[in-house]
Amino acid sequence: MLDDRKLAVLRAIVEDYVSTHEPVGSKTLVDRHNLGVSPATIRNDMAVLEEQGYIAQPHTSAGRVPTDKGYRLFVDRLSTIKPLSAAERRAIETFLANAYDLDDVVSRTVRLLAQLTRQVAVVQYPSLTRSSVRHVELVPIAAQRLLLVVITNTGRVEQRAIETHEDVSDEAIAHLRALLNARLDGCWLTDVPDALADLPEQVPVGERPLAATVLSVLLESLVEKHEEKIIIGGAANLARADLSQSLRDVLEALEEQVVLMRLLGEAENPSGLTVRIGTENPHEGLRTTSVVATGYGAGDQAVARLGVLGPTRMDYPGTMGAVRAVARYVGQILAGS
Amino acid sequence: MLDDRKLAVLRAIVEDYVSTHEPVGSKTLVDRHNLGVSPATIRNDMAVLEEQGYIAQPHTSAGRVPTDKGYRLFVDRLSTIKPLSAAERRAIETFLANAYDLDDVVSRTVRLLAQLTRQVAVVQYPSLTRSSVRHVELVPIAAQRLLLVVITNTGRVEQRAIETHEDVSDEAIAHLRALLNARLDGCWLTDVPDALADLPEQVPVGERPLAATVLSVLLESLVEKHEEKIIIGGAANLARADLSQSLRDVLEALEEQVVLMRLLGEAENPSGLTVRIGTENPHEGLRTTSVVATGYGAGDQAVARLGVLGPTRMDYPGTMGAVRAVARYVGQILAGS
DNA sequence: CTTGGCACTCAGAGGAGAAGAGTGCCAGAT
DNA sequence: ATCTGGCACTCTTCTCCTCTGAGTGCCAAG
Repeated sequence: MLDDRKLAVLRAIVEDYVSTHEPVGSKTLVDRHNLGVSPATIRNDMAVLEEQGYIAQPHTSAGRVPTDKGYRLFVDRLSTIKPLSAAERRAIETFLANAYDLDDVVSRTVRLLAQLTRQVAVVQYPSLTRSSVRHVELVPIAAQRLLLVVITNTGRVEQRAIETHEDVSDEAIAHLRALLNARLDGCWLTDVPDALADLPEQVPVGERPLAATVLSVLLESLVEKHEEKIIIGGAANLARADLSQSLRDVLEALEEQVVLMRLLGEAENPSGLTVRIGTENPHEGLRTTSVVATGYGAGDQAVARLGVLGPTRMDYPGTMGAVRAVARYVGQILAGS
Repeated sequence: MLDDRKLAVLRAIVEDYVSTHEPVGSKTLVDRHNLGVSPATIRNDMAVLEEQGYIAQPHTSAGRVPTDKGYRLFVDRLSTIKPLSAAERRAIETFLANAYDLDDVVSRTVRLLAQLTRQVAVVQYPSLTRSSVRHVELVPIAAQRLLLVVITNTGRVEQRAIETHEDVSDEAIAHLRALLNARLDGCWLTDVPDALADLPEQVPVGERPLAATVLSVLLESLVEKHEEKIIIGGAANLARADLSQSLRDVLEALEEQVVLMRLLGEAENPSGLTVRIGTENPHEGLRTTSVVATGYGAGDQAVARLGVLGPTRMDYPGTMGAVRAVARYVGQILAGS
């Protein structure tokens, strides 16, 4: 249906359009790439490509521009992910290795991605739902006031204040703390409710109100509210991308956590690269942008996702390479710490 | 030097320009405000105002536009802060009251400010340097690994992992924890170094390496690294403000923590409103924007700052009212929790 | 000090024309 | 069958022009 040369033409159009930002015509195409045929031939090929919906003309007497469908074909069949240079890899490695806690890892990652791709970077905090409990701490911080701290194996620390509404003895707290740790150490967060279902019955009657309160806060903060935190960076790169019209829509979309979540996407292939092009995106205001995302995590278990967002007219091979590389290194850092 | 009517004219120019976004001429001015004199008179006044640098013409045959100096005079002498409506105040109150931890308070505040002013909101996390210690906790989370948690009176929780490089007994930890709490409870963070100067000598010889390690981490995380965290919101409002040219510069500036810090400013009058207009800003890319900021904190002690950033052509009275009101309510929430 | 009148300036809108890029198609060459 | 050169055609875009109107500055009179 599409012979090799037509595919080559499509590839050339995408590459040229990405680098020049201007509709590309048959003549400039043969000038820049040595396709070995004349402009007229290319024109015939282009007519076919247009008929099939891979390219389009902004107006009659202009060159061609890839459509979303064209980019899709390009990404799926005509391009290979471009590995980073050794220098870039070293830079990533040392930059991330200097992070000293989870917040810092994430914030460095987002800056790194934005700089590397010169686009908007989006990084999701390591999810709680796929983490396990490393330690639970219960600390009195004032009369009738406790602090509950949960540390996960992904380095995330979750804390919540608890009002007890009655004085609580230090022994009761110590007892409960020991009990919680015994039950939860190494436990997947998703299994916490089951592991603690019978907790109230396991404590002396006098401590039951306390246990109940702590339990409800614990479940609420870890399970129900699995508020997936996301941060973005490099928004200034949007201005460079002259999306002009829709810039405002894009900025608005980027401020909504929910939209961002959906953007990064429930990965079909959890740890593989996902590319969403233009209208494939789930959000209205992002019809002219593409998202390149992937999962990352300690070891091979993906615990969260990260990616970049840019104009559909982006350098897909390079972007994909950068996203993949950053995800790998972050994974290593998380596994190591 | 400037009589009452000239001031009235300046005020009218500022108000009209802010609401219409267009240079204002002498005729439209007398039409809209009843100044009781003819356009020709106004023109004479305008000529004087222009000579003194309060207004300017974009080009010869256009109306006048306030200069930074003009806005400055307007803010200082010609306007009064506009209080919020009762409905708005109620909305703020309930919205903030539903926050359940410090992160949530801050994130709600930033959204609130952005929505209320329809500009970019900037909120600094309650600073550590002006807080006092409420509780210190030391928790073993693995062999040779401790977690140090410090809770401050502003609700901020700071945590750091500590590598001990040797096994440590539970008694040693408990001892150190008790000692730290005894020494630091209620202590201003800035006084922590003094309060702990002689710590190593106060513990048994066997525990000194541990004490030294913990001490260094503690000092580092609380004092030296007083990394002032800042979050922003409502960036989409920038697109509405058609700063066109400089939009990219502004977005870039907003991504640099350091710039943001300087923006919020070392307040001359710590808890009062600060207004920085156009070129008064310390940053290159923000020549066409103004910043309205104020301190906030639990009680009357300002612990951090918040504010908004928008085009110099902004509604100063309204913005100042909103910023002041939000700062007050946040202060109340912090004091109450 | 204020006012009406008047000449002057200049940005911006609108239109006409020329230039140029690129296309589609056709007939001939390979 | 496929490719190629030629050619007419279509639009956008740039430039140049004029015209309009808002707004000014100045002046002489109230």
